[in-house]
Amino acid sequence: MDKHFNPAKIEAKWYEFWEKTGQFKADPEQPGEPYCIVIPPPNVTGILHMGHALNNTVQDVLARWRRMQGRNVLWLPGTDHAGIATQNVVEKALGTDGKSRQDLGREAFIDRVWQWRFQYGDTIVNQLKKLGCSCDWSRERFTMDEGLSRAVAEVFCSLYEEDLVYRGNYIVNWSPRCGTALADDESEHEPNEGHLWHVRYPVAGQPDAFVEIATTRPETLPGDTAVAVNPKDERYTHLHGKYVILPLSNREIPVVVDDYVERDFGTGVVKITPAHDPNDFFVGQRHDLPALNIMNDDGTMNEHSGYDGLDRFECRKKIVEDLEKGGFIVRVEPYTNSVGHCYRCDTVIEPRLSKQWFVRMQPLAKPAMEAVRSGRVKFTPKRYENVYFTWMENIRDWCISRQIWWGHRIPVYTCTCGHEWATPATPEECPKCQNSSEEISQETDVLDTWFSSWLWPFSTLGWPEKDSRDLKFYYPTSDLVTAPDIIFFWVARMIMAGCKFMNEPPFSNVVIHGVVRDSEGRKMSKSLGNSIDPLDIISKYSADSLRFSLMQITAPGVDLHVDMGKFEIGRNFATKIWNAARFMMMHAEKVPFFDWQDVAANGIKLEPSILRDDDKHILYACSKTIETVTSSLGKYRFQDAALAIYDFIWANFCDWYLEYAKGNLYGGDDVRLRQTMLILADVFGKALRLLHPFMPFITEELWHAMGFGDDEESIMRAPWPKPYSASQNSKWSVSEEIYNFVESKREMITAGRALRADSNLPPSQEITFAVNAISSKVQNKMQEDLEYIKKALRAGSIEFSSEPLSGFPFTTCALGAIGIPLEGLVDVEAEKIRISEEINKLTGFLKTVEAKLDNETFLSKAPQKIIDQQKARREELLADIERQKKILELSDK
RNA sequence: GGGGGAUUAGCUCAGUUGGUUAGAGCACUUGCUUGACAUGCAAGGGGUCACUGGUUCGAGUCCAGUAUCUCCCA
Repeated sequence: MDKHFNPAKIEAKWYEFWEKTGQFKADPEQPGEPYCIVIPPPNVTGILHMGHALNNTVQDVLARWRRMQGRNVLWLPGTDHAGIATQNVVEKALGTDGKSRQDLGREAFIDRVWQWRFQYGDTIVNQLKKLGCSCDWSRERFTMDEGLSRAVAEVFCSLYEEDLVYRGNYIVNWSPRCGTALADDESEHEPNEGHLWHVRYPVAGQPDAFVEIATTRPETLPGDTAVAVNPKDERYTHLHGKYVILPLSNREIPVVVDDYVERDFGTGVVKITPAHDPNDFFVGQRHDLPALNIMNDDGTMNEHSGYDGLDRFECRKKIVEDLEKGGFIVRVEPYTNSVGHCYRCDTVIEPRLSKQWFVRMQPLAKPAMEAVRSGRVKFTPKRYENVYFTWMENIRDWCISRQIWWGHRIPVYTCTCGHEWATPATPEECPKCQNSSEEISQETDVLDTWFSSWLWPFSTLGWPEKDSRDLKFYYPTSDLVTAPDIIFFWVARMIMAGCKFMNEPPFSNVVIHGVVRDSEGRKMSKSLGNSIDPLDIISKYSADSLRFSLMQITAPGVDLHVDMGKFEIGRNFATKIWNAARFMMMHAEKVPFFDWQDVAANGIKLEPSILRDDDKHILYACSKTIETVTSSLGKYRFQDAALAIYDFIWANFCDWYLEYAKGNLYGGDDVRLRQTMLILADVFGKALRLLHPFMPFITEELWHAMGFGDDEESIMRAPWPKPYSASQNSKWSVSEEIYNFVESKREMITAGRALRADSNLPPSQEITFAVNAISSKVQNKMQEDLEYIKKALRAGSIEFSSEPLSGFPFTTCALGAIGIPLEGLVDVEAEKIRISEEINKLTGFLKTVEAKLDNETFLSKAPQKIIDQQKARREELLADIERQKKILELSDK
């Protein structure tokens, strides 16, 4: 075996092995309680970024853990068709040939997108495999698949029948670049440094009278159909019922009175442009104002504007110029407001009046809220439930139509006879007048991609096929793992769809993890150039390192700050494990017929009479670690689980137990050698299994290399470790007491090492240590382990003394004092100062303890347990101080 | 403007129901070719837990306010 773990050699090998032997494949006919995760489908255009790496590592940890626990696990993968994004990619490619999608026509263009999908659409899927994801690829789904498309059509038609979808003239977020409407949450608000123009509108019939309005968007002025004031604003009471003259167009428009107007904003008079501002749209509805559309759908002005063909931002300049010429501009001030941007192409959103399809959300939201309120769906961390409720309570209808070609075309048909209906299948004739299909035309818009994603947890399992085995067995799914930014887009809507169409919410737990950021806390993005490519990390450090490092630094719902250095944690850990394994294998060779597989399968039988405290300590610590890792995973506390296993393997197993075990491994006593190997193998085998969900590749490699399992078996199907049983512990006299004793012994060894370092004695020099144990029992116990203690201290000998130590450097710890008795080694004066300082410190602590114990209310109100603790502490401190004082006296002699 | 979160060692973060002297990793200092590992071993320095009040016998932990940062919504 190499000195360093070489991941490149084994990752592909094991992934292929897992796939070939069907380890990921779920089967509802097999035993085990179902455990199902559906992947948040990445865009088919996507490439793996750190967010995906985190998201999918979390899912894989859960899937692998549950599989080892014996659950019947399905992790269902797939991608979504990302309507706008994918269409943009293909259009861009066409553009390099100087063509547009219109040149190709709808059908040919969609063919082109499918071609693209088959050629490039598996990129992210292959990258997920590199990460080690244990998805059941035989069930991979795509939102444009036949089955999922059927689900979309069924759902649309059923909502249509129930009057839960409707078509309406409505103000929507329009992306002029993408040429489509967007849902509210696809419009991202960003601060925009603009201006506030104060413009005078003459009052009709009153020469020289003006009102002054303030606007950030003068280009919409030709579309004004009113100005508005707040009813309570006394400055403008005289204008109620009057008309003003719109500059440039010279149209008369009314002054309306509406609560929406903020008196403190600008001048307290606002222009109302119902066709180009969402708020104005509602004002317009309330006051029955006409909506005058002055723009084309590509963001240029139209013939109603008086600036026909001019781009909206050019027009802004031109209108300001014209207003200035006409003397209408009063003043201009800089102003920063929040402006919506297209989440796909980042162009400024243009609110636009158009015919769109909507889903009525309120009836769907009610049961979905109830599902969370009743605890049938739980969020981790819980505070995200508030985010969910706030959004649900203020829910607005969902604009689901998109004016693009790539997506599920809305299954609504119109006959020349005027009849309109929705049906999942292409109609042969009009159900009303029996006209033939030539007379029937289908709606040209397609559906929002999220309209297919919200069905994901059941459409992927076979719905609307009612007797799908998968659906019956795996629905509702168990855990949904996602980032906080799509709680609205996706999670909330899935809950609504599940409640509506399955009568049951789609999952029990929503696990929200943080957003991956760079070391300065910025979101990773291509434009900032601060992205770290997970694939680079995998090739540089290994998939295991990437996974472990991410898990080790991720707290529930808290953002992660990532830099390259973080991945060394995982790499170094892998090397450490690798070497520990190498070491054990080397020694196992000395044991005749040593059977790793038997250890893993049947556990170990130990001879209690030769078990030592350090053996019992590692057995106890192993049980504790199993408990911690298991319970942490159950609470989605991945960091706690990762840290527990890291600390156990590195700090406990390698740093102390392996060092202790060397005595037995090199000692020449075959019985002891064999027993020590049994303990090493069992504990390490359990540790490998605990670690497997986090580091699947290296654990699989070692599982086989060491011989824990048959060639064709995988560690991922090995049972999840259990703590040693009560009867084993009692047989081996493993207890917390012995664990604590060994901890104290280690404390004393550390103190001894520190003394050596402080005294500048080279590690190679085998010096004598003196020990004054606090009791003869402790002394006896230490004598049992003397060889090991000597080795750990690199001591030539250890002298036990019944008298308190003095006259040379020493340290007091829980089991007694340890020192280095070398004449002339110590500067007596310096030592006296050190001891005095120690006494001062102890006295300080004693004071705080005594203050508590002297406090009547403390004694009457604090729990007895705490009081006893404090009393014990006082006794310890008093004894300690007494001892130190005695030493000080002795050194004075 | 409304809401959420954060503020603990130089850096990134733990600290679960309030209860000994607040932890880890990285970085730093010192020593070490220790019979698995220098991607390592051993030892060490470093914190008025953002600030101000309050509740409590007791506050990093609970409450209120202030400041700064951050996210979401409008």
